[in-house]
Amino acid sequence: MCRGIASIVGRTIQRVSRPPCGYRQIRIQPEIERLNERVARRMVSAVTRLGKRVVIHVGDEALILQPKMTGLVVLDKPPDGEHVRLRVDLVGAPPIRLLFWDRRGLGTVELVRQAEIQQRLIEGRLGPDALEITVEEFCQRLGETSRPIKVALLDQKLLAGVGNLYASEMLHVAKIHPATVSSKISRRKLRLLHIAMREILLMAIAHDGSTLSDGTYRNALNESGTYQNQHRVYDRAGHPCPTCAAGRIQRMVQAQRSTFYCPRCQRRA
DNA sequence: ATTAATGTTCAGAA
DNA sequence: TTTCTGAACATTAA
Repeated sequence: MCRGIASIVGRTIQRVSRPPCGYRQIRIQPEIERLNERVARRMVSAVTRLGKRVVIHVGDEALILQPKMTGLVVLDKPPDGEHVRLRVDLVGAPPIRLLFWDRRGLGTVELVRQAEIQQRLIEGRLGPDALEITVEEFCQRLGETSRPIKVALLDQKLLAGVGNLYASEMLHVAKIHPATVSSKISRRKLRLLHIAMREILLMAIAHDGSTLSDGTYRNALNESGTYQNQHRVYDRAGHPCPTCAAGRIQRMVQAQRSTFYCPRCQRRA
């Protein structure tokens, strides 16, 4: 998403608005009028990412978009006009329009002072980013929880950026059973998992993400991702394991969310 | 036609 | 303290 909207950097915001939409409004802080006062006529200096959040830097403020399950940050072309939750018009030729589209409406938008990002977001809420964290810190943090490894990976306070789909994928690459108690996993296996995590996330990003059966995910140009064609286990219950061919992919539920794995090559520690 | 499931996060309970 | 549960919402697959 960040890559797709990179062209707004250097542009000046004309105004932000909340288009009429037949659904309940998403949470936006501060309220839209106040938000508009604070960002209108200011320039976007950068677009960065904080775990799964998209951060748009404008002046000494940061507009933080949290897409959650079905949110998208796109330019001009939303999947449909019914679920556009926030519109950011940018000055220039041609004019560009940044849209926060969210079908379920679980996403949120908040504006915080640049200086407050550290304390408001990171401390106590977000761990190190999954693509920044060192092997040492990765092993250290996962070594300290007794939760199942799959559940721990989804805890954004431990590390930020791993979601449900990719957690299953990386555990399969590293050949770790999703229910294994995190602290009981060997140092060697955790190092393998760190590599698998980077591999999976970087590949998924390179392929523009995964558009699942509901067709929600789109890139900034309203095109489907292609990483779903590379899935090893996610949503593939019953299929043969891509690694060992003999095992069948199984689905189970952990922390009320689906986990997929191969019982044959992901043995418990 | 119901029900369960969904690339998520958070408050509040256990 | 850490971990678990349910809720927020709209849509689709079973």
